[in-house]
Amino acid sequence: MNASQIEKNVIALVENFNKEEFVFDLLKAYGISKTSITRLKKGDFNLSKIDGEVLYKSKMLFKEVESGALLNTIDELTKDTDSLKHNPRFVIVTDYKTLLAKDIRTGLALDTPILEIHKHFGFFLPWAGQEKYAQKNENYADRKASYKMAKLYDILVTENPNIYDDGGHNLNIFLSRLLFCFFAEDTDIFPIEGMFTDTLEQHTQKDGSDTHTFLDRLFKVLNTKDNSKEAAHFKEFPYVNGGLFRDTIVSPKFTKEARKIIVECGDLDWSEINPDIFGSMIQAVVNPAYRSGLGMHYTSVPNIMKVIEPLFLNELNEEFEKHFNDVKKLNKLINRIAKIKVFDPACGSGNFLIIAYKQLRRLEIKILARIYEVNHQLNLGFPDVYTKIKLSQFYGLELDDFAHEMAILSLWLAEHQMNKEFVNELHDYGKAEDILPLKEAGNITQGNATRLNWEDTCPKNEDDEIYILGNPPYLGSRNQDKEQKEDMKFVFLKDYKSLDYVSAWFYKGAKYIQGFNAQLAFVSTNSICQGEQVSLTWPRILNEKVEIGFAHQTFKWTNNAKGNAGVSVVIVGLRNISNKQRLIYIDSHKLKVLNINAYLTGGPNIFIFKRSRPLSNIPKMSYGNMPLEGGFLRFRDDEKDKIVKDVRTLKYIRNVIGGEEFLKNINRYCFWIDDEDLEDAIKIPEINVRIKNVREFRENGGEVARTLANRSHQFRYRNEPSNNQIVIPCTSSEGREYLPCGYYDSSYISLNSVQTVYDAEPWVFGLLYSKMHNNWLSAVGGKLESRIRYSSALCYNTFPFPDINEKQKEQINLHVFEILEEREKHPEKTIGDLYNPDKMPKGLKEAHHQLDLAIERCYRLKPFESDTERLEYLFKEYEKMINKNTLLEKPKRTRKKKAK
DNA sequence: CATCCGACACCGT
DNA sequence: ACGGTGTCGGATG
Repeated sequence: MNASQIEKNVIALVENFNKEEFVFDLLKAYGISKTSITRLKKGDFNLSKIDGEVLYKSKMLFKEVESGALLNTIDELTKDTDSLKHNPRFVIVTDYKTLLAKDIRTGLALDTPILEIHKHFGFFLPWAGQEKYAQKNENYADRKASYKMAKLYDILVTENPNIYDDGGHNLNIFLSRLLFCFFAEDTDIFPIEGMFTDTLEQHTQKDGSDTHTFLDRLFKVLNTKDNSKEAAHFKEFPYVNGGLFRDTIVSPKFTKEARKIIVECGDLDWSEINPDIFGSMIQAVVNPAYRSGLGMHYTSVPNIMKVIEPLFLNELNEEFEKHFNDVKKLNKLINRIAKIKVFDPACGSGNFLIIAYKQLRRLEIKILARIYEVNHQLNLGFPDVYTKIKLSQFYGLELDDFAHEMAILSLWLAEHQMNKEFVNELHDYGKAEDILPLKEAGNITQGNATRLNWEDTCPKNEDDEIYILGNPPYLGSRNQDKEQKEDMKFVFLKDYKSLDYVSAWFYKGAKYIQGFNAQLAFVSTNSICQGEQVSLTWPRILNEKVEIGFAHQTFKWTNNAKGNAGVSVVIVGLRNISNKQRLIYIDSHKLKVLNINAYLTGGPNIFIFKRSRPLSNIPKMSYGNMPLEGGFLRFRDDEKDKIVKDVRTLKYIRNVIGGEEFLKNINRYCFWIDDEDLEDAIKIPEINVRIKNVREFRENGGEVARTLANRSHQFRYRNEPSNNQIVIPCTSSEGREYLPCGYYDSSYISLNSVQTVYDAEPWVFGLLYSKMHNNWLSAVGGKLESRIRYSSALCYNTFPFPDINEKQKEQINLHVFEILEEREKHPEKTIGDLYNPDKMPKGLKEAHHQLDLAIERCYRLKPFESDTERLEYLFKEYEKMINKNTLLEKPKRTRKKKAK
């Protein structure tokens, strides 16, 4: 069934609205078969046993509720894990006046009068298998406009070579004004529709020669209160002011082509523009580095909601429902909302601020409508009402000058849109002041958030209620430039060199909210809550007397931009230490916990620090050999065939084993040349050329590489076992139940994509393969996005393992042989395939299970019942061992320090 | 010397 | 375009 047919169906449903049949009619409208619906009605498809509830597998969870309980109910239902087991795509509640729905997959929410549901028919299209229908078209207008603006921008820059002499500020303001005019003429901010474009077209030369003088003059007119003496075609333009047209700038020169494009821009329908998204897109126009992605770093609305809702919106909504019948309290709530400050210290073109603004305005509308309803029932009058929410409650800080201009502009546009909505929704009494002349703007400052004192941007006054939010830049320690490193030094003073750039925002934010009625939540790379970053970053933040109030565990960054940023993110909410509930969001589920630690799990605050030696009595783990040779000393089968045609090469060829080679069963080789053989080896042309290539590569490389240029016939490191070696891939899929490890003989050279234990007894292999260890490394190890990242310092050297006797070791050895035997039964399968969770052979699974039991018996006799229990036990053991260890090591350490 | 990391990188479909 | 899944080299301790 196509979308337009569905729309017709939904319209028909509304026209013949039938309370009893509503939910079934709705499903029918989306093409769910009659028989399914009959069985659903009869009850054998309805998985819910509660009266008034319909739970339809993978489709929806529906509930009819009393007025006033809507929000609470949907909130409860969306975290009802029993129902969510059946994967309902939507949760729907209604009192048959209003309908609330939530898309569990995307997190999008719908709030509509039930008789207007046809206007939102697209929301439920996933039922009809039309997944991204709504999304695909979502930003069509924004994109079209952005592309046109990009064209205009390009031509203006080419024609005005000196345009960047002032750093581009003049041009930024110019573009911002132009955008305002396009928007204003299409949304009745200007008195006559299309008057900007029409006037420009009629009163400028076709060759573009006087377009800039026209615009200069028009901008002056827009900044003048009394234009009665102006020429007739300018007279009609209103006074805009608001700072937007205050300063005199010089418009760039136009060509014939440029004039044509500006007219084409004007002919687009700008009323469709979403200020929240458009700003980010248009920002990409002036930032060529982002051009191809067209706003790839803007935060999508669902993701912004993930920040805003737990930070303040949910609580305000609860207040509203709590005082649903109490006009006095409702008025109080409006006054509270009108005082809230929202501050984004990395606001870009303002999309968090705009969404926050819109959401607060919508809540105000809802409250006012309710107040009216109550007063109406009491036959009380209701005077005209204006919004109390002001743009000046919104604060932003942004480094990029153009983005900061866009943020100011977009907030005005959002205000205009919300004023319209306000008047529409509260049709009899909601009033809005004229948008012109523009009054106060958002408090958006241009500057470096790491350097500036945030209280200068967003002052803290007594009785203020402040929410800090945003999506600050992420940059791993090795990707920061010199200036950013200096920023980090400025913020942290010391031990800043390995921190992610985003941590500066958390740190400054924590200091800002400390002891004040303020909270914060940022979207951040998930890296800062994994691996070494946790113990480097969080102790100093959580020392600021703040706690993690809520958190979203890792989800993949997506928006509708073309080139999505490749990163996985978390959301971390910080607040002053309190007794309030703490929530962890995992996908669409909510989890109430007693504490949220820096790994964003519900355990106690624990920090696992890197160690260079094992905590337990287990052999040393080494890194594989890093080649650092640009790939010139290594080759695969196809190349090998050619190389060995010269039999002299055979002497210098060795097998290599890296992560991918191990997991995907790939043969790979390298030249392995001892110093004393070098003279002979370079007589072979193939080898000689490769060594030269390595030298060139290293000479052009970084500091370390350059020091290695003189031994370009060798890898950077040259470690080998005497007999055998265990290899563990440094990076591997998180989908497997066990992190695969391999046993290789000494003919193999390990690569730095594996960790190795040289000449280890089999029980070490068993220990690495155990569920205990796998649980540990998933909890405390680093990740690549969500991939498992095995490192000796975090996973192996920190692992608490009891001292075991020879008999126990022998026991474990047997289980290890069992596993190796099982693996050998499937020579056609790669290790990666063998450990694919869906395809793991039964025998192998059983062998692993037996090993797990043997390993766990080393810890205690009572078997472990769950992974949670295993982890809890391990953390306790870890603390015990660390305490014992520090007691023993203390004297040594002090001496060492003195020696320095 | 010895790393853990990446607003990633790349492959296969 | 997108899900699936791991390289490689270096600034830093």
